[in-house]
Amino acid sequence: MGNGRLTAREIARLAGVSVATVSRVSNGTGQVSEETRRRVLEAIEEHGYRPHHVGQALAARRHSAVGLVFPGLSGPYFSELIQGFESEAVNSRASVHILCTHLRADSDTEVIEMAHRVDGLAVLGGTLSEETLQELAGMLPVVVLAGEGPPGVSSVRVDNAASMTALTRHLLVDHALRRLDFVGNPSGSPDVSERWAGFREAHRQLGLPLPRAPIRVGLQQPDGVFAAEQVLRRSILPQGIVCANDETALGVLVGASGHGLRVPKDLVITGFDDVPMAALVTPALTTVRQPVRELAAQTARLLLHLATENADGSGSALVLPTEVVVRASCGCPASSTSDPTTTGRRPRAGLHQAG
Amino acid sequence: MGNGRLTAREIARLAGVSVATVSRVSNGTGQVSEETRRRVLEAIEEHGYRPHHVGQALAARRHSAVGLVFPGLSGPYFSELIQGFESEAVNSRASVHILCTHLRADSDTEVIEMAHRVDGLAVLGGTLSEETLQELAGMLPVVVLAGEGPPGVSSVRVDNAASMTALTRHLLVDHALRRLDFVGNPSGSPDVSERWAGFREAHRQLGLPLPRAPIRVGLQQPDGVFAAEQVLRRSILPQGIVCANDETALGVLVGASGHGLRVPKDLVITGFDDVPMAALVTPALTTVRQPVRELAAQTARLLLHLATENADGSGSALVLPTEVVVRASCGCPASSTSDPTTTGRRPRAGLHQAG
DNA sequence: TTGAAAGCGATACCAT
DNA sequence: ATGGTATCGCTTTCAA
Repeated sequence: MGNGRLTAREIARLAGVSVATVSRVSNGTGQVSEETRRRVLEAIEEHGYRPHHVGQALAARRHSAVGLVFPGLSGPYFSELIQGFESEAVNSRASVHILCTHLRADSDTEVIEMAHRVDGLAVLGGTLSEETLQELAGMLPVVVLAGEGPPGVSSVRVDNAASMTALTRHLLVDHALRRLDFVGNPSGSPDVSERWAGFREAHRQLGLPLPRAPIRVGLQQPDGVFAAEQVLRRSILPQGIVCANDETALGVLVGASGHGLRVPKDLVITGFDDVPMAALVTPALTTVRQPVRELAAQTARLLLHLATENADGSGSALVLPTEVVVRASCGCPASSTSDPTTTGRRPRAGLHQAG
Repeated sequence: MGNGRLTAREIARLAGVSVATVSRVSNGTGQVSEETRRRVLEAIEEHGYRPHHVGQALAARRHSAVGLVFPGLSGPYFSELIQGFESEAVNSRASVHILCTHLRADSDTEVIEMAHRVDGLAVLGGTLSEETLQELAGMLPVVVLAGEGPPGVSSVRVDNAASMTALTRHLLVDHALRRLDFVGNPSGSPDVSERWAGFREAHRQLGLPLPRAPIRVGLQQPDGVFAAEQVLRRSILPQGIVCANDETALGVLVGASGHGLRVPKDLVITGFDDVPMAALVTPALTTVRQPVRELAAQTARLLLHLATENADGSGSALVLPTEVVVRASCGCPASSTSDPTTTGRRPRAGLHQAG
């Protein structure tokens, strides 16, 4: 194990200069004569010197790292989130620490611990208590991702409610459906809570009786299968199932098909997210497109800005637009442009619903 | 922004002791009188002092952090991997840095950069070149996850080939199927490569003609849909499609069903991984169970061991067992124990195939 | 243009 | 039992 990491001092000795000059050369700061710079660079190249990050961090009193805190669920949504965040951070030469709270109550300690190792913290909405968020915000820049933080804490989220209201109205008005059930746990995350609110709002706007209580399940595909079984056991079957996200919708679709139901003839199903599979299943899923990757990237960008500029971005709230994507699972005729990749990524059809 | 992080020196002043004593108290090392300890602890509590991690790292010449490098794909597999790794690392009070290479060729620089910020590096098989791995291994402990590293580099992986051979034999012998196609890109990752090898090995063992070239697609569900379309356009249809993982298998299932094929009557489909959805689709997916979370946890454990003990674990290779899980998509009768959760997690039926 | 030296925050050795 | 101090690796004044 070649642990012979060499230090600036050694490079300095080898190049016959002082450590200060080595620092200047390796950072491109200050004035160094061409001749000296060449000598130092030579030594650096030859021995593969790279400044030790901890030394730099200590001197600069900054970590060049940001943290991402999330509950730790599976699925395309979280993978996209992590990747969007990571790629933006790497662009700014900051490294990314991750922490999965697993929704344990005692995760606060770990988060505080992490706060001591990074310059800024992105926290997924619904992961931490308001108090913990407040405490963190007192220590370092914090941005809430997909949710609203307490006052004074910045957030980046999407416009969940408006699109969900539009989607629900589409079902209630254009398809004249009644008896819609909502699948998802509103107390599980701000996203779901807002979607549930948008769902009810549509009923309210149209003067229709408010929907039944939501079917409170998780956000993964198996949860959707489970939800379908619950719904289909009920005495009064719904005409449509509005799901909190695409994954559960895909699960509901599997469950409903497994029970011999025809979608959308016997049952209408809608999702939220527009994951790649949404366009590829049969029938293709009517859903709401939200820019997950962009959401995460904007969060990283804002966080890095707050961390480096030491700017006071307190309470800035960025809301990204969402867009209803009408496909076949709501009862609309299948789109003519059946190229799955095109349809999947940039739907032509759709109530354009930019927020 | 209460950036008034206080230092050991300030606590020392407040408690009327030296920094050395503060260090002793906060670490529980050395001898401190009960009275002094109480005074120091009081000051620490009152001001919420926590030793600055960078200072500690510099003094201890260690980061208490490990890195995880992976290509950055979506899906349950990667989420499980990250979570398994993270939870084990957190248990050992090490934080986790992640790096998604996005399979870019120039990611080497970023990996080397990361190597300077952590005590050890876990690299997903197929993510980095042998040369880069060698270079890294010369700098710090490295463990290859789901793949074999170059000589001298430890690895943790599963027994891909044996189970894939067993599964393929099940199709060829027990179901007397011929004309099997393989979906997956063997040059994409060591996992797929080994599964492809196991697939061919079964043919060889039985003296059957070797299978057609694999349908080289990615590992995500949409790739499976795409693969299905490719296969179904061919003049000679296969009797069965053996997929490199469950996600593509689920995609193939969607694609095949969309084209009106009945699985398993018209076409047999198998997967690999035993993700939760595998047991829940109709027909339930015959697959191979691999302990992804455990794989990641063992990797973290080994890595932390190498990093802390400074042990020479060069070339230790841990291979976790896999297990064929027979369900309905291969043509076997649907399992009697139809409780999806039970069937999904701990299948009763199955050619037990521990490596 | 360059070097000497003072930190940055914590640890650990060596005195006392 | 406690305190002074060198040290970790780097950056950044301040002088020369």
